[in-house]
Amino acid sequence: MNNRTDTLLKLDLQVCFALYSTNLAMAKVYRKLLRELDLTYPQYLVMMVMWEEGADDNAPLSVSRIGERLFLDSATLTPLLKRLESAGLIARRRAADDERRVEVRLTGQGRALRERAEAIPEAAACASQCEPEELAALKAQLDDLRQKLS
Amino acid sequence: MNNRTDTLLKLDLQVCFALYSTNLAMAKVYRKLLRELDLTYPQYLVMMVMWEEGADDNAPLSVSRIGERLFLDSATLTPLLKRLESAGLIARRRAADDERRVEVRLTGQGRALRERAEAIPEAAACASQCEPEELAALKAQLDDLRQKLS
DNA sequence: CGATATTAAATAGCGCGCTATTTAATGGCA
DNA sequence: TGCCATTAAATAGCGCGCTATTTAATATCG
Repeated sequence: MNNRTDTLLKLDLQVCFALYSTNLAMAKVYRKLLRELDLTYPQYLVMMVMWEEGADDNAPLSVSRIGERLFLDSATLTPLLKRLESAGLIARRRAADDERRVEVRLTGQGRALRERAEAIPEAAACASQCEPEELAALKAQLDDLRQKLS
Repeated sequence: MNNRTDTLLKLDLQVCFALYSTNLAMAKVYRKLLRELDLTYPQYLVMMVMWEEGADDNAPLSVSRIGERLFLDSATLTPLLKRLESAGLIARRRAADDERRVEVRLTGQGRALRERAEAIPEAAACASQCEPEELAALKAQLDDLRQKLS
């Protein structure tokens, strides 16, 4: 094994661990911020998709559509969506035209939560103490890596 | 809210999600690679620390020392270490000089696993399809962000 | 010495995220 | 039409990772 390969291997390990532990650190920050909205980070992501796609009565989202956006499947989403439903933020109902699908809609309460949630990104950006350029570069590299990994 | 701030906020969200989803993608790759060692990724990290610190009979590690290295606490590590113990890879024992501490040591089997584990980083690097320079840059940015977050 | 504070690890309980499987509905094709 | 494959979501069960709490041992200080 030459030096270049050796360096690569060690480095790779460090990158994986850096990804793992930075993600945990980020989750910790968001947990604190999202506490006052009574949301977990994955629940917040689902709500972001709902808000972004305007999932009202006229344009409900299926479970798999949400899963496409977040790279998650029904085994993860079904229980999470049930929790959001019992919190009164969304409504779940089998589609009339295809009863295999479950349509997910925002409730009035779910739509209303958006305003309070708009304070979150600013607080998170503040916690990161990073310049926009740095965040942009990091995002680009992460997206590239994710794409290559899958 | 001006354009710069607006961009920052959106970007920040994207970075958090990129971190979250890339971490999941990475975990997926490692799950497949570690399957043949019967280890999960967090278990693999613990074993890496054990190997790296040469945690044999003369230099056992405490639970909190492992936690320092991995940014994890006893609530996460205790059950994980119990699983590694029942897999025969490590031994756990209360320290004689301070019975609050638990000393963790590699077993012969645990030491032996290292050889097979050495194939993992190369396979992971291959799966990432990234150049060393790219991985190095990514690691540096992740480490910087983690440090700023905590 | 004895009461109290501190420390290390363990425990209880919750919410992901996963694999593998199941249930139920729809589509396709002879 | 009837059979079979496919699809969407749900379920079961496991291993983190967390907060909050508990247990037990050690340290500190009057």
